[in-house]
Amino acid sequence: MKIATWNVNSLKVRLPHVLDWLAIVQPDALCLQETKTEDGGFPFAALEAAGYHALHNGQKTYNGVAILSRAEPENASRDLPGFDDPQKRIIAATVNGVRLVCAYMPNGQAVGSDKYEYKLKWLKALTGWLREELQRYPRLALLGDFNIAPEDRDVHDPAVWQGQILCSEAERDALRSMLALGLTDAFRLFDQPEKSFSWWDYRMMAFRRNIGLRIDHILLSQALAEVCHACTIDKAPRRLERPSDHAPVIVELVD
DNA sequence: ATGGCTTGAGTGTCAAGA
Repeated sequence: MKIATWNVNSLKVRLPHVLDWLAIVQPDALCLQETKTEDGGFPFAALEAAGYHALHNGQKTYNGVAILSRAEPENASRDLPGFDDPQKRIIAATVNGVRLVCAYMPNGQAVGSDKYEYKLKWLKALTGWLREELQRYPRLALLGDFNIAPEDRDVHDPAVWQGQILCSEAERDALRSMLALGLTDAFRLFDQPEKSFSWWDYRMMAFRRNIGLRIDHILLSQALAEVCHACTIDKAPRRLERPSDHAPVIVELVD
């Protein structure tokens, strides 16, 4: 089973890239972030024609998450229970017996800002909910744009980013709390090239210079980590005309 | 490397991203 995550930075703009990518990579499921549309603007028909079911939790202009899957998704859920929030950042469903949690975690803007406080509260709420979800669904994968670079090796220039948003200790602590639930960063199960990143700024020719961060992740429960045999970042779509600033991350699980 | 893009909203120019 092949499952993936991709922050597309507007699904309306990126639909051709997504359809091409689905045809090439043939994932069993793809989690999307930043669809930036309500259901009315979501391309259900085009995705169905491509052979994918789609679940969407969207809103106008910002955020929005979706799960695409070849098999029919079951037991869909949206948002964080008990966390009152108009921002659409979570959708979950079971596909082929694997619980997929698709998350677009808050950016936080700047350490110490109101948005940073919201980010930390949101991460805490997610962690509490995940603890329960893991009881219900031992075969669970958390996929998405975490907006956290876990370690200095996930940052092109750690000195520049030291203590900054996406790299601050409180954010990294929040990620470690998630891992402490029994989740594993699939990317680090395997040897990887140095300076592997999943996001590059649109400015300053950052992609060509590989000035990036690894902030898109797939975390696996123990039952899934045991059967994971690959995790890769696919940089190919980032080279296209009008790309998303993020690249897809893919894991392969033995059936 | 403090924005040199990109998007959505909406028609002039801003908010937000990371």
